Amino acid sequence: MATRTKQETGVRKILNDSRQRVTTQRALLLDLLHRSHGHVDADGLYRSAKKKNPRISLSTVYRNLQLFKKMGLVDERHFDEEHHHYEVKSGEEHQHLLCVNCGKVVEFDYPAGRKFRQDIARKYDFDITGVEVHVTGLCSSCRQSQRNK
Amino acid sequence: MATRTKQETGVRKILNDSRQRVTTQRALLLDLLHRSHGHVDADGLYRSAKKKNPRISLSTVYRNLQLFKKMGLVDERHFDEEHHHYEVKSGEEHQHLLCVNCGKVVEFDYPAGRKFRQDIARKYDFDITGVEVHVTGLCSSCRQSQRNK
DNA sequence: GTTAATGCAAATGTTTTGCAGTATA
DNA sequence: TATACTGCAAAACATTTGCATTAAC
Repeated sequence: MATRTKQETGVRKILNDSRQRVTTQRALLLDLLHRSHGHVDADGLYRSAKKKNPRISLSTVYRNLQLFKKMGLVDERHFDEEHHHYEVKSGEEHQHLLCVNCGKVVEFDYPAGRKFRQDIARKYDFDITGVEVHVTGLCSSCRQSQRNK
Repeated sequence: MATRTKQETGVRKILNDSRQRVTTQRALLLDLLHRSHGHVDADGLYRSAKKKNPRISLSTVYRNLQLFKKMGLVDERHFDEEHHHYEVKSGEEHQHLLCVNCGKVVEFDYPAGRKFRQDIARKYDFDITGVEVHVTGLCSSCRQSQRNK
């Protein structure tokens, strides 16, 4: 008994519902992604995961990130040129503001986005699938610490 | 005679003016970048360069792209996750529209950009250094060929 | 003649893959 | 028990770097 009948919560449910095997590693990774609301890279996720499961391997992290991406659970972002960042998809469209000094990421919504999409679609005859706005700058605390030098 | 007095044109002048040595490879690369108005990656530039100078090496391409970037001549873009693209800086700020099917890149100007920058700067107390808008979609010809399948 | 740039090969860092062993369903 | 997932090590990929040689100034 208790194979599918038990009440399933959180990540187990998500995985079961899309008929993916619930391995300890996979469940852990998805859970960590949900907790770390924000933006993680593969190595950061790997390091957090190792604290709970020291035997987990980096390839497992990469393979599961690919899977989550394919399942539509996470988005892959390319903030800097070095490596990818992953973020759990939330309902609302939002954009990113990055501090070039400390790397802080601020999410902001972009209310004009709807109209902007329509304008571009009409003008260039494109079927728009996504808009990524990526603003860089210096945040206030970094500005202050630079002033005090 | 004729070291600096000869009339200098194009890339030679640009390099001389910023006191960078005018090597055959460097001049060729900068020239190719100017001709290929658009977006090149390091390997594409390397392949074009080899046609004119078969002995040129890929490290020379990378080193000079870094130099051009530092000189403010080119911008580095991250369209896809695989590799960087380089584009010769033009005066006007513009943004990019990419076809997810054929990879075509369309540049468009973004008249609301000025106001948008101000709004974000005020709201989040950031000193904005750059805005990258990156729209993806399906261009009209790809839409048509998909319809005809 | 000095100094900087080049070509080559080797190193780097991130991501992917082959394969034998292991855990899930 | 059949199949999918894991861990490990090795490969793949773009990019960088050390060093001896060569070219620019």
